[in-house]
Amino acid sequence: MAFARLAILPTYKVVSDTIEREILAGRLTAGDILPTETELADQFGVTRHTVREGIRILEQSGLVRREAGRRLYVAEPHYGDLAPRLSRAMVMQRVTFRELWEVSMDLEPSAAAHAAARIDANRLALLRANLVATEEALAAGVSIIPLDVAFHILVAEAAANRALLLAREPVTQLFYPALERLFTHPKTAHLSPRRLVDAHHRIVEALADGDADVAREWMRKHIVDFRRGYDTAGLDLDDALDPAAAPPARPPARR
Amino acid sequence: MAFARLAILPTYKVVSDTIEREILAGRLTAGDILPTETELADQFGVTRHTVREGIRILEQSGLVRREAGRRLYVAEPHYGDLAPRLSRAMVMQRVTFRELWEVSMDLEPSAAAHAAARIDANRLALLRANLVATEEALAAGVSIIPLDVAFHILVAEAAANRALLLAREPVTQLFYPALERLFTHPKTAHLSPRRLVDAHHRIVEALADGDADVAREWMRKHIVDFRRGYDTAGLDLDDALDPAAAPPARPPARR
DNA sequence: CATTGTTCGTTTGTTGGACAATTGAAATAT
DNA sequence: ATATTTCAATTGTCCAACAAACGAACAATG
Repeated sequence: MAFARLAILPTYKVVSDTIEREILAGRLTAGDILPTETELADQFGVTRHTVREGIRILEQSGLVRREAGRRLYVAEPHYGDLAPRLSRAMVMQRVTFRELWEVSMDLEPSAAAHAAARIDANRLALLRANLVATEEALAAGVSIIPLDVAFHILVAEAAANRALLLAREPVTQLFYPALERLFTHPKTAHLSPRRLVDAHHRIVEALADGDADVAREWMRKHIVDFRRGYDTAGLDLDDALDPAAAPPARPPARR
Repeated sequence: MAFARLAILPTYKVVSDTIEREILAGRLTAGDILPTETELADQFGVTRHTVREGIRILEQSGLVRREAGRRLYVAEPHYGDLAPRLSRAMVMQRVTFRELWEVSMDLEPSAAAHAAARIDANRLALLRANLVATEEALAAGVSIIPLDVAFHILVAEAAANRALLLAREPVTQLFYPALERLFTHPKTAHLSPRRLVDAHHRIVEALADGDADVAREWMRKHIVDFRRGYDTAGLDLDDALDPAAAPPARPPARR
């Protein structure tokens, strides 16, 4: 007979797995304060340093959180915690604009359609405010890309689908910054962002009307335009993205 | 006037950020061996413990890897490393079957369509083998869900879009296991998985023919069927998923 | 009375040094 | 040349200590 390979894990990994299991099983729930590092070390029968290494792992998956120097508590992992890592993974794998565009073509129109059915007055107001701000940025001649990113996030959030939000987030983080290059590119200097803003207006109107089909269709045209701009600029769809596009991990809250 | 919050980071975080920056900037590339912990500690002017905590963070994002007890090297983060964490995040946020289904309705048909244009002979052979295995499982009366999951992954890989692959992976990891409940549910016992297998056959044929429209359409029907089954079983689309569905992080390679 | 300073116990962040276990490679024996 | 035995290098873990930051409670200040 033969024995299977023994799964020998370093102690710090066992520590993180053990705590993780308690959280996933629901015996520890969001907001619960964990024991202090010293207590954990005593309970597990290991050194505090080993516990600390385990904690570092848990923090990375967003299962626990600590606000600088304070006690550790259980948290619900938020997609925003994980999306930057995904974006970096894509950059390192030299994902192309075409790949991002294809996914956006699937998810963004769909998000708009769902949003039409589910949007509330509050978020609609935020979208209208975004339109105003975009018009102002346009008039002032500053970049509208950040506002464009915000627009698409608002629409996606209005779709009330967290799986969708999570799926599109890392794509968005790379997709829209890639457009910055577009609007500052010499060959597209003549291209007015007017068309982009008009599409946004149409989409918001459709959302306000609750018209899913129109919302979907305008979003589709809007995403198609991005690709068209890319072509017009003479950029190669199949070039890898600029590594500088990788978003920085946001600093932890510190209050 | 008001001052901005000071960005004071713990040393271990500075360590991980610094190494990360070198990797992202391309000054360290995949396969490079990092200095030993002691050397890093000397170079940074901190203790080895502090370096180790920083390393734990980098390992989690997949940027560096270490095979148990050996030197640290730079790695390309693979989506497989990150997807489980995303799945867990969704479970903890009590994502519903409806949300997963909506995203699948967007991504799976699209993946099939792209695959029709890009699939190679090798992967087509794998898909055919999957069909055979599924028929056998069906005849033997064992669960076909694992094979179903494998089928959809093969199709998605054939689409040659890593952003798509990354976006759908965490959804898939939860979606298909949820179907296990379906086929073992008393109310759907009469439902034959025959329909599922037929759809798979149609899709593979369409891929072999390079017919994107047919591939997309059959995949669409296939995903619609899942929802229909869910309704038939009398399960509530808007119930949170079973927490037990959260996939375990796979143990690290250890050779 | 609101703000500022003081003190104190608790907890995290970081350091130092130590050692067993494992690994990779060099040196030795067969 | 191949197998075996050292041996130095490196990781994983431990123990002990202290500085820094925080929370709270309370005194002092204007």
